[in-house]
Amino acid sequence: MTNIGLLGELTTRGLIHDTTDAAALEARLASGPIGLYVGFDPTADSLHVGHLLGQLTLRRFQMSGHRPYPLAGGATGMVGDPSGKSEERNLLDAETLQHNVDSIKKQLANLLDFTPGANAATLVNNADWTANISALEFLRDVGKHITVNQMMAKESVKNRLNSENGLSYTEFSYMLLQANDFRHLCATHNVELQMGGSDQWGNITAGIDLIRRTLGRGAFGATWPLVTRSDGQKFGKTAGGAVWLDAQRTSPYQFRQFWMQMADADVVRYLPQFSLASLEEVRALIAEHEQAPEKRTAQRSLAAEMTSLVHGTDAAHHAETAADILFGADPTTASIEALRAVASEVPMTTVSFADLDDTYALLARAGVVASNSEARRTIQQKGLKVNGKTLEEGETLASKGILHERWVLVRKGKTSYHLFEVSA
RNA sequence: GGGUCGAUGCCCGAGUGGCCAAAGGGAGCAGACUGUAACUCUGCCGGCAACGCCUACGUAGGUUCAAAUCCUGCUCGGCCCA
Repeated sequence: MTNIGLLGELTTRGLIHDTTDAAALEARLASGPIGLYVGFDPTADSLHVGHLLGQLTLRRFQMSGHRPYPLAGGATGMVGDPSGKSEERNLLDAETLQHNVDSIKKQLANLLDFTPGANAATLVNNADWTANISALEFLRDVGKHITVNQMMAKESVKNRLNSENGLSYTEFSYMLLQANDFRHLCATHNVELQMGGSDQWGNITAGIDLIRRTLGRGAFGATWPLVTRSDGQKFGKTAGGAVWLDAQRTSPYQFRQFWMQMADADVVRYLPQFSLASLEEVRALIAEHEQAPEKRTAQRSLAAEMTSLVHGTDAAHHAETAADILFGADPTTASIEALRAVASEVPMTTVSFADLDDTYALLARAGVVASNSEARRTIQQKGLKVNGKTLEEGETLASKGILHERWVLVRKGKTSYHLFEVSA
């Protein structure tokens, strides 16, 4: 690993799309610890799997002895990055933004080591150094050093100028704010490298230019490629929406399922990109996967690792136990402990014995289906299993028995589960 | 401000007085196949106390036995003129 260097390893893993002077960056990384930052804008109160690559990249650098600076965009989030957006964004109000920043900070803290030491991670918020700058100061200190020509050259700006949607001055200025962040972190924390997704390239190089012009020193930038899916869909989106890192929004079980159900063609690309395991281990897993893709070894391994990282090993273990029961064994023979694990991972509704008689209404109320009509349809199509047995029309949810005198396990289709807990 | 064209179900998009809960496609759901996959095939895909009823074609009215379809006002959007 050391023989190809960190940058070489990242390249091999498919994590490098572009870098400024690769040889110089490699030399700098080899010569000693470096400070680097990755920004996360608080557009929602949780990060999603799309943000995971940035967090993991910081983690990789930290594991190699470098100093990571995850940045929450309390200031830039107020403006909105036009990169990759086809139209003007709606601005968030101040309270929402603050709430989002607070929530995201916790998630950013999850994957990195903050215990004091030579390469402890430092969480920063660009609102801290941006909120109180006056417009005039900003124009003199930042605006003066970046030409509009340069800003116009940016791909996302060009696209928006040519579209009917236009581009507001606010979003146009985003690049300046991000450039200023890089300069600030460089000046105050000696951060020399900024990384981001490939759509961040223009913003990153703007920062490097600003640093050279105002601080008289060099800095580095690197981007990772856009994570794509083999079927052309957007990464991180499932039928149910985005896959969030927040357990309230996406349960650890669902999170694990996201990785488990990944396409073969994708998992061999994602494994080196996401897994923190060594390249040797990753290669071995891929080889095994290609021998017998039906075993889902690669998916299983990646799912276990990502779920542990984001939700902790206990939650990951529970999610796995639950999945084993749901997808494997006959639920009627499952132990109380096993069902408890299922109960903690699958959506659950508490009901009375009487409720169980009104099948359609109960399924609709619990959100298993959208309406009574859909419940009826699903059952007619033999799409509903109760405790592992197909429910026929006219049968009640209680007709297949109550597991351990407590639970009724409902399965719609192949992968959607719901547990009813019967209270006496 | 004037003119003109448009607004249809989750999305795109036909329909231009009765045969319209509304063609077709996409998405989604279920079944067969399978590897908790892909592909393919089949069915479903507004709601309900369901061979019927109710709600729906931007919005509020009107004409008619009958309107998504015709008329009027309004709202929003495209284009053209000022």
